[in-house]
Amino acid sequence: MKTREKIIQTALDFFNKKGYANVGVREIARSLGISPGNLSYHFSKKEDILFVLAKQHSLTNDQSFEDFLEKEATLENFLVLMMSILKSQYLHRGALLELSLIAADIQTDDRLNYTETSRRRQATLKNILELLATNGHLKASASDIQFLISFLKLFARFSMQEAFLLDSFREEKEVISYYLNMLAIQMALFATAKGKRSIERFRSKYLTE
Amino acid sequence: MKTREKIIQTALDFFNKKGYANVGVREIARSLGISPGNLSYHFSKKEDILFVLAKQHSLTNDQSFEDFLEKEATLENFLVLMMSILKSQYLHRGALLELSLIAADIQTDDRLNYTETSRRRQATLKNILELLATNGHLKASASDIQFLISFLKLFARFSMQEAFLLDSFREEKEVISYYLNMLAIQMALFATAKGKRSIERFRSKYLTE
DNA sequence: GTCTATAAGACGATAGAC
DNA sequence: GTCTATCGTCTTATAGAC
Repeated sequence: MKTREKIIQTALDFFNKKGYANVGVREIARSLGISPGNLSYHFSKKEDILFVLAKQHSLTNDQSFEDFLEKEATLENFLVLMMSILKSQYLHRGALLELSLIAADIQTDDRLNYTETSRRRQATLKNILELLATNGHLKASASDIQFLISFLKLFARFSMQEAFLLDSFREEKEVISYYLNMLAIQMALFATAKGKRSIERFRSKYLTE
Repeated sequence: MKTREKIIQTALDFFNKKGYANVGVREIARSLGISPGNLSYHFSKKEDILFVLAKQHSLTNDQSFEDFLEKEATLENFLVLMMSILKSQYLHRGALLELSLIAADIQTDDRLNYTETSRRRQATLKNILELLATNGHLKASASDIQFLISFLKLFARFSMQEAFLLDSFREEKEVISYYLNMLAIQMALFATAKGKRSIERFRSKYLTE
């Protein structure tokens, strides 16, 4: 693995374990057996590592959305999509948590076009929900869809942070199951009989112990 | 106002505006016209200011819960309770955001008994929802109530953070209305006809433009 | 690309005079 | 309670050898 890749990976490990603010660049360098100067060569600012990690997460999510759109628009596949997103959230939690704090800077920063990305995501989400409605999986009015979008935005952005905040000791699998179950219940409230069966298929595949 | 009080107030203003990590103790002192040493006399650690603010928020919430329990258990009053909580969240957002980050430390810290408080809150929430069910406002099974608790935990803890992160430009009133409307829709999904009327009363009193 | 060495500047925190 | 002065540590940046 290239040094640059190793820095990214090690930094994420430390951020997840100790929190961004409590990790020094010296510490990352020492743990890799390289000099701080060398780390500076690859990332002149500590914050730059953060943005690379956020970008990585964003690209992973793009891929998850693409994967969904290539398949049939069912609630089962939708839950698979959300599972991928939550897994990436979990993986990048130390970076995403910190990103919330420099929110003011983010919005005018061009390394991540943050507001544009979240606008795009919201439009994609709306398309997906409407697709699920036409496919007979959701019985949702326009205002129901608006509500679900509000819910999903909050859910996708913060559920892993809640897990990290309150129960940092829990295993990934346990955490993800908890939130996917919550999501399944919410979606079932707006699902048709066909949609409910699709949710049950997801449940039996991924949520059984 | 005493110096100590002025420090707390000014610190919160700065935290809300720039984020905890981007505010120095020197900056707070300068804006108050006192020396950094004097600020250190009142708060030996910057973190201590954070904990005072968090405690302030927690006590405000305690009061909101007490107020609710003295009134009739209706969905209208429940939404009023949540409105109070959201307002305090909004007021303390700069501090609460940062608190997420030192979560690991918090759990073993005795300045805030964090895990105990959240356990207590969850029990209170469960009681309230069960009260609403017996009062004929909610038609919710035991598992429905479990779901609502999961939702409300996430909602109460992170909705204001979402607002702060994505739309820091919006006014308090606008932000609160958006989330109260979202909450009203969620509760209506489990409400009886009587409960729905109670929600509508809340809506007409507080959510009209 | 990688290293050593080092300096600048900001920060939280502390010591001691008044 | 309030001040000035200072310490130690951190990020960031740069110069120059290999």
